[in-house]
Amino acid sequence: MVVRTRYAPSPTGRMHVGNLRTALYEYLIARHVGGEFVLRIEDTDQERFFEGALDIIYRTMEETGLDYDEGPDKPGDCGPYVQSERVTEGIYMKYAKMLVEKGEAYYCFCTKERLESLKTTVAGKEIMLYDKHCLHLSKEEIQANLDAGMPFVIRQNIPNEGTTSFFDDIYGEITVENAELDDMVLIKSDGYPTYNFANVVDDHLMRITHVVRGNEYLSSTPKYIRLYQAFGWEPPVFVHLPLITDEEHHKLSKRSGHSSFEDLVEQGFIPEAIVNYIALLGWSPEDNNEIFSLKELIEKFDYTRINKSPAVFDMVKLRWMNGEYVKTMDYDRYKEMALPYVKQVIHKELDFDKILELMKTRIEIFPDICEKIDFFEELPDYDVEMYTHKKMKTNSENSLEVLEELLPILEKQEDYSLDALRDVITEYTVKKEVKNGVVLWPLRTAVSGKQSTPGGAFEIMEILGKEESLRRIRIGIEKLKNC
RNA sequence: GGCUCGUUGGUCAAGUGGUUAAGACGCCGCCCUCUCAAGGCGGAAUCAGGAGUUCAAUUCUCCUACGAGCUGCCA
Repeated sequence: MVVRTRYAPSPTGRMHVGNLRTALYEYLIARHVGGEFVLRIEDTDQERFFEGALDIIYRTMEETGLDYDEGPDKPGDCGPYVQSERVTEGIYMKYAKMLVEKGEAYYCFCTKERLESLKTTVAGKEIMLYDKHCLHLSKEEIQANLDAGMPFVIRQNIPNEGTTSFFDDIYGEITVENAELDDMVLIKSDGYPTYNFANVVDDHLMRITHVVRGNEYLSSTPKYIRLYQAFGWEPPVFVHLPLITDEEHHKLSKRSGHSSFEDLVEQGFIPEAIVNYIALLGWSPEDNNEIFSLKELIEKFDYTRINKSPAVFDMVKLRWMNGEYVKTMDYDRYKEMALPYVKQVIHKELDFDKILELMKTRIEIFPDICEKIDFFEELPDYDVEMYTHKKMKTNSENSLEVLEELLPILEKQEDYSLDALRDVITEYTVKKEVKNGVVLWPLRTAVSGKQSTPGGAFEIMEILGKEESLRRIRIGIEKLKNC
């Protein structure tokens, strides 16, 4: 039997990294064994739906490379793939009524007020267990209510005795008392199915073999199992995933800012790095590798190695991983992604390629570029103290001496390429019989005005060019003379 | 409150009835070096606690603690 998984997001906003990881694992489980991956839109909550959400889903799937075989925009034989369209076709109501026929579900006409009165507060939390009030309505009463146009919901009928068990491929066997299970709503009063019901019906109809979802559904899965049993359907394999949390070990929230895929991309992260990183949140390969392309993940992904405990989303490690991707990225793509940041701070005519080359091993995310290259644009107003460096054995006296001696040499020098500069300056250093640092520390300080820079004096001078380099050296000489 | 799940360094994690308990990020140090990176080398740091089973428990069982999730006409 062909493995089929599905990603079933609700179009309510940006895609959370938790949801994205679920999508990723669903994709990998299917692809690893040559199975099929389906995208289904669960828009049964009309209140939370918002317009652009669908586009976000399509775009995210596209950018992360999670291609699906069937979905709203990829017709298959299980359509439609949008639940609101399936509502229109009457699919859920039909199955709900089947359950009513079997006595596995029932009409409920309880008002909001009555439901409200069922609520009790325990330990500061409001809880409500439906009392099966409407289960005992007679056929005639139900028909009368229906004829009168009374609003209704359809509830699942779960007995108060016995237990329900299921086997989860990650968490093992789980059993709960039926009495703990509420008679959940299957069809809402607006005629839409609840997530719980639509999920079971669609997973069955779409021949989903592996239901992969977050841990938060683990404790309600017995209700689903009862639904499968009520229909007489074979339940799928369940794969519940450990939660992803923030540093405080709480479920990632939309407010934390770094938690959606789009937010991360906006912050300068590379889609592949994000995918790579989240793949490792809750799963690890057999070997010790950590850098995987999507293709390699498909190859390596053995879902039985998913672990049970929640994982903290660590921005620091994501940044590191992004840096690894930057370092190995081919230059053209790197340039395309990085250049905008260079242009943000540099408005002069400089060799952007040379600057970009310097940055490639020095950044983790693209915005890091900005603060590292500002000195190319303009020489900062630095402190003369910077010329004094104990380890380099430099101070304001010998720095001044070096710069003054170097100035005429550099004025004469026409070729400001890296190698030429190195040759001429090394020649000076050798003749003077001093360490490189004695010459290069003051030089670098003068041309950059910074304590630390990407690249050294040669690289910086090559990029700045003769005129600007000399101008900066003269400024350095002035500073040193006046101290 | 009830139910369900979880607990290996700060974080991601491997692993097993007997191991010096991998590896990665981060941190610290050293090397390289004109600075910063990159790269190389090294270091500190972990089996939540308590009983039990056993010759032996991080590993198996139970209890406790802690954490999380669910307890919606949200998904």
